[in-house]
Amino acid sequence: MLRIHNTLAREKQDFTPIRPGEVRMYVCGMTVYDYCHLGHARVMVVFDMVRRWLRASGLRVTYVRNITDIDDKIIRRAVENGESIGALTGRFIGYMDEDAAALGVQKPDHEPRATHYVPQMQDMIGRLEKNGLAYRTAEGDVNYAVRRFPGYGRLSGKSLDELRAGERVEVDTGKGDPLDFVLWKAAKDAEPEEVKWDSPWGRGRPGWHIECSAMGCTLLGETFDIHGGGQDLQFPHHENEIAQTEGATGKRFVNTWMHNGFVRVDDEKMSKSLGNFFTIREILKVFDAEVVRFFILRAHYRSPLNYSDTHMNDARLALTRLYTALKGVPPGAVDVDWSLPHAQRFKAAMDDDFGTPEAVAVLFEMANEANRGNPALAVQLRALGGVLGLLQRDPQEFLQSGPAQAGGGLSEAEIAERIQARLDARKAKDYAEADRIRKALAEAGVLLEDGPGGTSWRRA
RNA sequence: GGCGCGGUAGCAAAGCGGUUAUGCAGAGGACUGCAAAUCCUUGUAGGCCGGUUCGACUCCGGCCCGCGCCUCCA
Repeated sequence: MLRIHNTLAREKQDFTPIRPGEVRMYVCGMTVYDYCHLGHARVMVVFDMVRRWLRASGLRVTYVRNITDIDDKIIRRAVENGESIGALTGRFIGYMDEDAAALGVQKPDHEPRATHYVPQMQDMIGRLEKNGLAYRTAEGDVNYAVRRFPGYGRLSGKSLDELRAGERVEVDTGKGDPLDFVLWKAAKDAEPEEVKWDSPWGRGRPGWHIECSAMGCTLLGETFDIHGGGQDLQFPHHENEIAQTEGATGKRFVNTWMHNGFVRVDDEKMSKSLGNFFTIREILKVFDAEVVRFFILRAHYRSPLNYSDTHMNDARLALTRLYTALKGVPPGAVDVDWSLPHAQRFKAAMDDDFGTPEAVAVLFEMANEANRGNPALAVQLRALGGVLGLLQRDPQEFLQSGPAQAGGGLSEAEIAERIQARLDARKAKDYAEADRIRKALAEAGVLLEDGPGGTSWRRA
């Protein structure tokens, strides 16, 4: 039985899909005006893992991850760059797709873009207005009246008074309550025509929160199973999504809310506002993409994840051990044998709120047993790794791959040449020369391993 | 100020009321021409103070420290 930590309940709960055998899941994705950073990588990888595990559990999954392609920051950036919104967002969607693919993240079933769902958002705002939950301001905006929605604050565990809005931020005038948020923004003259839509409330554009409510309902129905995102979206974004959707439909919006922990740098949250973020592309110049995925998955999704070169290197070494155990395993996909004790422990770990750290620990125990002379276990190790989206490459390819600067610029042909020279020296019992060659290669980041089948090499 | 999360061995990171987590690093040994990889052996970790219990890292309370949210942010 799968158990999931539900933010709404603040505890792990048995997970029962609304429709038997089927899971509908929505995750808040990227705002596309810049490159994805490691924090985005974590969301993508974590929920990719969740989706894979649900599938491995025999469930049919419909996975939606939205793309926010209209908001203040996008407009500002496009104006700065002197390009259209569409050109800017299109470009960064392309980069995002590349990053996701590198990290082994499978395409969601739907990747709705906010700009394609404006009519649905308007429809929902209309319903909110009809239900007495929305009001117009003097500026022509439409706001949500938070005080009129009884459950407001349930997800973040705060009462309206506790939130004490205005303490850290100046309150917009025209709001009935400081926590009221905008559903529809009236167009401003300075804004590009591209961001102006006709509506019953005049020309304008949607507020940020409404897109997820509208797209979620359109693609997954008014009530669905899982909604996820980064911890920072819990309040106010997800709180507002609940208020909007339930305020419009009168039905429960989402059963299970999942929030992944932050990536940190030097024990501080990695964020755009702090400017201490690393983009995925930067990291991939130095570390293998699978190492990044492994680094993310070896921590629990709700824990903070501290990024540093040392930790990444640690992860790289650990993954190397796994791939080393896979050497000699014939290629080809193999089904997991769930009757195996290891597989059962893996499953128990995953069923307990996606316990990837423990599941990974099982992988290492399998590597150990495989190394002790149980090649069948190595085959299962790879199969189980595949459930997490890991260990599917040719071991030699992984072991010989490395950062561009590794290898001291030596090509594979040059390496092979030197290995042969060393073999000749060894044959002539000129061990001093053989060791000299090996040392030189080691200094270039290439390690040699003499085995029964000859000499193989890998990157340090 | 309000709300919430966490403090585990050199580093990273889990589960668990009593039995080896796991990985990296370290020490010793096997193997090897020497190495590497691998295997074997090896670490009396659980912020502090109380309480519950036959027994607590694991439950309860207090304290200290760190972090997050309360504002755009994954």
